[in-house]
Amino acid sequence: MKNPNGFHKKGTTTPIPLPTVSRLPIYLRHFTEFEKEQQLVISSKTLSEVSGIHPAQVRKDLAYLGQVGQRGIGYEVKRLAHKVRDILGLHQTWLVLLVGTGNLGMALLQYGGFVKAGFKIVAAFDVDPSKIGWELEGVKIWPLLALRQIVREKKIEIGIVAVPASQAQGVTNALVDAGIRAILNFAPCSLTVPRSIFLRNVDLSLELEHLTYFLGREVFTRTFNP
Amino acid sequence: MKNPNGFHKKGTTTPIPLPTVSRLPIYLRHFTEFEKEQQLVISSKTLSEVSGIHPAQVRKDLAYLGQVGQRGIGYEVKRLAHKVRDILGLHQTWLVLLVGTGNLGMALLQYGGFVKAGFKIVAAFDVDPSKIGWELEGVKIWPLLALRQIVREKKIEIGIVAVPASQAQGVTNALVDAGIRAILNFAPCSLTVPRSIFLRNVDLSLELEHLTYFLGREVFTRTFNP
DNA sequence: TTCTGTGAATTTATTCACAGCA
DNA sequence: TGCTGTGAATAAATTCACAGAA
Repeated sequence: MKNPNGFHKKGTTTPIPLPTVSRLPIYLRHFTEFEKEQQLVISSKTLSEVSGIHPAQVRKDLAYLGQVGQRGIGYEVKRLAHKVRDILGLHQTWLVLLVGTGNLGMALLQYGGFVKAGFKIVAAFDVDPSKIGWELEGVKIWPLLALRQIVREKKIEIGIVAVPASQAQGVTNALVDAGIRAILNFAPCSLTVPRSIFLRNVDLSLELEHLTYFLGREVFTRTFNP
Repeated sequence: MKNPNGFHKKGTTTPIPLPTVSRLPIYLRHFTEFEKEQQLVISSKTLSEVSGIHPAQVRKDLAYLGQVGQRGIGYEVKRLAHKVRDILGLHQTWLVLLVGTGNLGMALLQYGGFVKAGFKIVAAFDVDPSKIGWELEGVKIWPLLALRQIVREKKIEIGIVAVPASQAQGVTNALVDAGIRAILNFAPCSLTVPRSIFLRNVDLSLELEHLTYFLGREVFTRTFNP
């Protein structure tokens, strides 16, 4: 099989297509809900109904995880959730640092969803000298100069960039230097990183701009979760 | 030509493929940067280099906007930016309301990117009685009961949901009832809306979960901006 | 020449449709 | 029977490759 995304290095497991990888966290959320409701087994049809993803798509996606369902029965929620966490690497707690403690940074610090998903923000950084040394949500604020040291000491692998666009590239370079492996960027700009760094952009106004395309014309609609 | 996304109603303009629509705001951001730098004309190659999108893809995307480039020359930045804003419906100011004034809501209220892109949050809503009547960033906080009235009075078309997952569906129903046409959902859950409502989900921990898939294996990487 | 616009080729993703197992 | 897993069919998106305009 040819590598469906451009990312697979030979000898290193699952060539799961990128769109499937994007859908796995969505499935996982529903599994968590089903687990809460004591629903032990679900079918691709049910999962399709709650997620809006075509049932054949659901089956194909889940089949990439191996033989995870039972013909005639369905998928055992618990087993499947475990498998998806396995694939997504969510059985460990990932240590995360945050650069920028403005409003967005604060919101991220207090955002419950990260903890629930197994992410832990263990350090925050800011340029504002008046903020340094303080603690927010039990997380200490450091100057940017401390980046390299803290990353090494705490073995942090993921960085969140929540600074103004004008500072984002500089901060990113510092993160890369400090040895961060993945970056989640909230600044509304494109960043340049070495090929070895995994970068994902979340742009809030971009999402709104996408919406207005459809508002601007008469269209039929459905949910997007790209 | 067959409709490439499922959204196009006959007799109502551009059947631009969905992936292209998602890339238009990215191009637009770069145009804005080029405008700032007094760069009058750009080529698909340049745009490709800054955006990471394949040059042929850039040309194909831009060609959906009509005849926007000049063979042998390139694209006139100003003209093209105008055209993209046209297509995305960004020449008007869109009125937006916010439900939930917790940390995320606050961050969104103060987020400069929206204003820059032509969005204006003109009302905020919360269930917490102690917050009602106060102003944040010049935006008054209303009780949820006032939703319908405010939406009609101010002719608001877009709603942002920034409440806990447990309340999100209820709030969404209220927004739909009140006559909102598009919803940007930040709650980590899937929402059900009528087909006539345009819904877009932004899930912060989902983004991180996507990242860890790649961190968990040895892969070559590049930027994602899905 | 340079660089767009675009058919054709290719790759990738989705959906169909059914064999096979409980 | 009900439902998964999966080849085959279809649809869509991307990339190639080149004609044609400046």
